[in-house]
Amino acid sequence: MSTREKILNTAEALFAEKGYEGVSVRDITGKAGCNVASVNYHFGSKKGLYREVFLVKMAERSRKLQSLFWKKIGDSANPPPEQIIRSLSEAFLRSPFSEKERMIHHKLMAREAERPSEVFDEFHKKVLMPFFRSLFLMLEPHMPRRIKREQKMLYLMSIFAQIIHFNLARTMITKVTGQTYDERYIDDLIEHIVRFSLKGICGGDGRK
Amino acid sequence: MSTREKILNTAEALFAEKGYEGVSVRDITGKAGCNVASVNYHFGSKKGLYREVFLVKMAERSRKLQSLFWKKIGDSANPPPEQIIRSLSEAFLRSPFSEKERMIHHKLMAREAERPSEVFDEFHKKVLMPFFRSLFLMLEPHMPRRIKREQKMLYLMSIFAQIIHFNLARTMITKVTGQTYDERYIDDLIEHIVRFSLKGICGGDGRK
DNA sequence: GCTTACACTAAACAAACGTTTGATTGAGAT
DNA sequence: ATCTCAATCAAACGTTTGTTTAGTGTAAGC
Repeated sequence: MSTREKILNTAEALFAEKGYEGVSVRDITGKAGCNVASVNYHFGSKKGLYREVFLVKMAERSRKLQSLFWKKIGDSANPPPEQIIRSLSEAFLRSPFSEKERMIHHKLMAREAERPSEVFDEFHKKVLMPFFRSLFLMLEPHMPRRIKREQKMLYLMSIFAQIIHFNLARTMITKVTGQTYDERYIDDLIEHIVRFSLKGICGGDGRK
Repeated sequence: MSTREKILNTAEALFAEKGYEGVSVRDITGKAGCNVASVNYHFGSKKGLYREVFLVKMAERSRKLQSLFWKKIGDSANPPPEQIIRSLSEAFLRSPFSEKERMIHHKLMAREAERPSEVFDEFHKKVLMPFFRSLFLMLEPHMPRRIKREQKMLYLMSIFAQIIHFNLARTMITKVTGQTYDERYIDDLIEHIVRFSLKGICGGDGRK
């Protein structure tokens, strides 16, 4: 692996763990095993490194997540809502990355959702918004009819709220429920999100 | 207001906005209009200041929020689930603080939920856990019967996931839905959370 | 063999950081 | 009037910060 790549990987892990200001250039280069000046040589500045982390690594992973979702959906034109929610939960909670990498991804994303940097605007327009739009179009027919479009959007937000929360507040959930985040428990989480959200949207009991 | 209080208030606003490392002691004292040394004089260190912010201001507000919730619940021994969820949403999304103060509270809380500091453990045990426990006991009778206790806990987590998310990802939700966070929209949010969660838990349609 | 271009490094840079110091203030007690 | 004590201050402390500089090694082109 090149120095550039080593810096990129180390940086995104540290940024996710401690936030932008919580990490120094020396922390990164120290852990990556290279010189302090490498960051400025390859990325111009610390900010440039963060920008590269987000625009390259995050966007790349987002695209992978989204394409995995579409693969799970298959080629059916009108998938049932359960399949949509389940594919979404599975794609974002289980695959296709390592536990660690998934955590990095969601932490960085949550940081930006809460306090967007200059980078996030571009990312939001190009990557997130189109995905939201097509998700909404698929789910809308199954929602209560009489409510307004803006309120229907909230149903989609509620699903994402759970996915994000169950990915992020891991330490807290472990404390409250006493469960460890192993594969089996993640299956339970997915099953729960699907059932809860399906009932929430359609009013059915979430079972066949 | 005493210097001590001015520092405390300024500090919590800045910590919430930019995180612990994102704020310098000079930022705080500058905005509070006092000397740099005041922080170390009154709180021993920057860390001591953060600790005080969390253990005093946050705990105080949490207790206010919780007592507001119980006031909304009233003295009925077995409140209907709709009342529980609505009281919870209203307490945490609308009152009894200013928009700004509520934001501060939830941002700091989310930061700790994601990456707990040494302070959080105590806070969790004394303030959060007892509240969760009594909420769970009230909601449990209305949940599906056949599932395990740990899975039932997730229903409670899903409600909080939404409350936290709709408080935090404000900028993102504004971008996606195009709605501004005024009083009317917050009413819509509360109504949505109640209806979505009620159906999610009980399977009913969320209406009378 | 000389040049060019690139990846990398040790050392130094000014600025900002959290913290400490020593002096000054002003109100209350003796 | 003198002493006391907590509060506040300007100034300086030693580190750590992001960044720059000047130099080294190396492989390819001519």
